[in-house]
Formats: sequence, C-alpha cells, structure tokens
Amino acid sequence: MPAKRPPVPLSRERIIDAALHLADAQGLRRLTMRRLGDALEVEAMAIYHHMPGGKEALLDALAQHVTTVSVEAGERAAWQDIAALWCRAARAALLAHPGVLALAMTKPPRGSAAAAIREQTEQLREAGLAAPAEAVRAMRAYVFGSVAVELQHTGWADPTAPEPGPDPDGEAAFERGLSALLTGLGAADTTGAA
Amino acid sequence: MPAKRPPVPLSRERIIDAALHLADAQGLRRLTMRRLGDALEVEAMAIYHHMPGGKEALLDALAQHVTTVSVEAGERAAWQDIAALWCRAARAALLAHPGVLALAMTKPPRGSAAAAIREQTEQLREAGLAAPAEAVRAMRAYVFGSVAVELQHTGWADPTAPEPGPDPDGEAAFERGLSALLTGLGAADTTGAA
DNA sequence: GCGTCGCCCTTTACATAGTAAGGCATCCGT
DNA sequence: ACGGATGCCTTACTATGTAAAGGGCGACGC
Repeated sequence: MPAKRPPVPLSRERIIDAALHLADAQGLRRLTMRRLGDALEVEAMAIYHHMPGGKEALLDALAQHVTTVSVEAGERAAWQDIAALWCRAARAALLAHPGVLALAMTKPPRGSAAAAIREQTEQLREAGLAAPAEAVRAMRAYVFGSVAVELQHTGWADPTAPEPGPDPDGEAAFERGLSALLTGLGAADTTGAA
Repeated sequence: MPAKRPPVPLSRERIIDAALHLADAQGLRRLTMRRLGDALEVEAMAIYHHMPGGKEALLDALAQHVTTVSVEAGERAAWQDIAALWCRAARAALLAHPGVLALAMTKPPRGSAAAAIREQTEQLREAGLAAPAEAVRAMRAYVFGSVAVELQHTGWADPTAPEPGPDPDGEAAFERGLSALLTGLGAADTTGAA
C-alpha cells in the first residue's frame, strides 16, 4: 500500500495557500518543497506537476499574490481618496503575509500584479492626476517601506523577540506619512500641470 | 601537500567584502559558503573561525553593513538639510549593494545600524525637530521603499532583463518624493509642537 | 469483462547546501 | 628545539531542489 490518492486532488491554489501559511508561520527559510509537501499531505515531487518551474515559480507566484490588490474607485472620487484606498489595500495585503515581503519587494511586478499597477495608474489619471505614473511609483515605494519598517518594529523574524505582536504605532504612522506624501504629490502635480 | 597558508590571513572584513561582491554579482541565492570560500581562496569551513554563527551571522553582518551610514551634521543646519543628507546617504549605501537589500529591509537594525539610527534621531532633535523618532521612521520607510522600487525598475534580479543598467529616473523620483515627505513631516511637526 | 491509455502521485537518485568534529601544518615564545 | 596556539583543511552527515522513471487508478473502447 504505497500511497492513497488524496481526496482533493491538489491544485495551484492550494499549493500557494499552503506556501503562504508556511512562510508566514516559519519564515521563508523554512519554506521547502518537502515541508510544503507535508503540509499538503503529498510528496514533494507532486508539487512540480502543478507548479512547472519548481520553487522559483512558486516564489514568483507568492510575490504576485501579495502584491495583487484591486480597488473599486467611486465614479467621482478625488484622486487623493482613490490613492489612499490603493495604499491601504496594498499595505493590508503585504501585512497579512509578512513572510513573503522580501519577495514582493525584490521581484519585479508581473502578470496580475503588473495589471493592478496599470489599473491604479489609469484610475488616478481619470481622477485628474496629471502625472499618475510617478505618483504610483512613489506610493508603491512608500507602502513597501512602511510595511518593512513596521515588520521590523514588530520583531517579526527576530529570534530575540518571542512575541511578534502587531506594532501599535504602525497604522497611525502609516496614515501620517501617507497624508504627507499625498499632499506633496498634489503640490508637485499642480505645479507641473499649471 | 594538503594546503598552503594564504598570504593574507582572512579576516571578518575580507569575508564580508567578498560576500557583498558575490551577492551583488550573482544574487543572494548564489551566496554559499563554498562559493564564498572559493572567492577567498580558502575552504568553506575556514570561514567559521572568523564568523562564529555561520551563515546566519554573515547575513546579519551584511545587512548591518549596508544600513550603517554616518553623516556629519553642520552645527547650524536646518533639520530638513540634515534629514536629506541622511536619506541620500542611506539610499546610496543600499543602492551600492542591491543583492542584500532584502536582508536590510527584513532584519531589524542591530549594533552599528541601530546606533546610526539613534544618532540620526539625536541630530534631528538637536536641529529642532519636535518628533524626531517618527520622522526617522518615516524616512527609513521611504528610503527602503524607494530603493526597492528603483531596483525593480532596473530589472535587477530579473532573468528576462539582460542588462541591469541604472534607472534613469531613480534619483529624480527619489528627490521629488523626499522633498514631499520632508514637507509633510515639517507640517505635522509644527502642528504637533504648537 | 478486459486491455490500454492517461493522469497524478510516488520512488529513487544525485548534485549541492550548511556545518559539526577532528586533524595537521605553521608560527611564536621560551 | 619544543610545546602550545592559531588557522586552515578533511571528512562526514543531514537537508534541499529536482530530474527520471515507476505505479496505481479511473475512463473508455471493444
């Protein structure tokens, strides 16, 4: 009796889900094919049938997953409000999976992540922002950096910190900086557009 | 004739230096003890004598190295100028070693890196900033994120991009965002101080 | 019923990684 | 000259990523 067929046949989604849990719980270093197989109750090699490209492809998929967000912009919303929504959504998505932040920041956006960036740019342009690409770039930088610093403060991935509780100042600091950034972007935008 | 003693006896500094070169040239994934040994013309195990703690300690040291900057503040400089100097120095240090950015953002600051943060905070306080800790946090977030996005744009660590030339817009975008951020920080600071 | 085909998963195998244990030059002080 | 100390090497073991090939199970044709 070498093996029984698993009841639910293992899919790309289940793999990504389990990988996210593993990375968040134990860190990227502990995300290995064999451990991932264990979590899915499957041998490591089974993963390769659903993830052509092996671990590299898996990491790409994880990065894409935590950087793909989508926001419904109200028809007549100010670009500042739309921008704030995007930034908060991106922060939440990254913060939900601290284990893969390093991947998200390192890997260039691809596929759905790149599409999300394009949509964000388009929404801001339609809302009247003159230089939306620059603004989106600055916002992405700010969100990435904020989450990274916030995770540093929580002591995530810090062996000397036993309890990785949330950073109480995280959200407030984020909102303050976001407000400052949007203000600055608005000033630069009207200057350039005038 | 098993081995000859190398002419220069291998030190922590030489190890870190070689590791930085390796990580920058080939990526963190290719930074291995054996390859590092090859680069130093030594067997891998020799490294452990100068790096107690093994690879983990090495990575910590690399992160510390690229996040430790120091700025001489003029006696009577405005805090905005001091802040800008720190941010530019931090950006330059990170940009000089793209391979270890992920480490720098992930690992909490320790030792000299933490000391640099404290000194930066102190300088800004002395220059009249009412809430220097918050400002330093926001600046660190901004610098980290900017460098990450800039490296994404250069296509560093992107197999589909053959030539990782510098991002032409990187510096300009950085300066724009920095100016916006400092403006916003100044407004929040006077509000809080008043 | 009975091949047989194809899909998923497992087994096996190998190159490479980190690193603990112990060995053997070489160098220094005496 | 000689006894450490120091600094590097050799060996060995475990864990990882992944190529290659094998096996069971359902579906489908006859």
